[in-house]
Amino acid sequence: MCGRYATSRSSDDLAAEFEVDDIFDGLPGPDYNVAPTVAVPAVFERTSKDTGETRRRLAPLVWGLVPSWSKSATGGAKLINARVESVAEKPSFRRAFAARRCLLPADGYYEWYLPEAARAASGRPLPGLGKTKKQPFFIRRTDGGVLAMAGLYEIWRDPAKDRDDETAWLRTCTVITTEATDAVGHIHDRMPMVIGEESFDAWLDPKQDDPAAALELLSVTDPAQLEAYPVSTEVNRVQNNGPSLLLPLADDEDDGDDQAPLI
DNA sequence: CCAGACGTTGTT
DNA sequence: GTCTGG
DNA sequence: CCAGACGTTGTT
DNA sequence: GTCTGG
Repeated sequence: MCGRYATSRSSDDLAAEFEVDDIFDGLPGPDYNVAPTVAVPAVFERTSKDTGETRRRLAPLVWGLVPSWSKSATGGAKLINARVESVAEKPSFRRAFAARRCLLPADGYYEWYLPEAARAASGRPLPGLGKTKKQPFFIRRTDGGVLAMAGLYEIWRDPAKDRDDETAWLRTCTVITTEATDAVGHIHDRMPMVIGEESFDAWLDPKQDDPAAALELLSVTDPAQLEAYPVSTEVNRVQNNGPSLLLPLADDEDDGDDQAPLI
């Protein structure tokens, strides 16, 4: 799945990478420990009612989708993932899937695994965490490129506030997950759905509102080439942040190789 | 008809 | 909002 | 996803 | 154990 990730690229870099037309206010700075409920940079398109022009935005969305019909904004924090197998039918997601698709740029994401399985997966000893404390891993593209995670967004209005009050509108998002490929399937059976550059336009086009076509696009998408390596449990606390969270965990055994092997 | 749900993940 | 269950 | 909290009483 | 907050 995807319950924590890193997104550290600058707004300018992301705008160039995703060929964005407009950069919005309120974008968060580099975040190496993105947790549900925080604002993340997102790429999506909106069509002007007046001119009919579609423009691509880089704008903040809050992670944890709140459907438009929700009675309150709290509780949406649970909807951080949507399964690709059912996203077109589930009441919480189908409307967004048809009309409000987005891309969530990430450096990579974190995955926690029980120590025994983590040792088996990484094929090496790992620091003693006991039997129950999980070992975090960071998973990224093997080519070091931006991970364009497929997402959906919703706009929820606080009924207690006026329509022209900007704070009345809450824009939230969720990450679509799919079956993990072999490379990272050892770590976890789910992973985020990743969109290739060649499919950005079709995925983001809000005029393309046929769910079957969006599903077809995902089914022909090549699975991303990913690699995973263990990192420090520092990432467990959402208060901890910074590039050091991405550092490969040093090998427990002193065999002269202090770079952790990738798996 | 009204009431109530509407999601994902983990898994000793 | 829209569907399912009673 | 993990960390941290987890409560009651009064009541025009 | 289960929910909320980040």
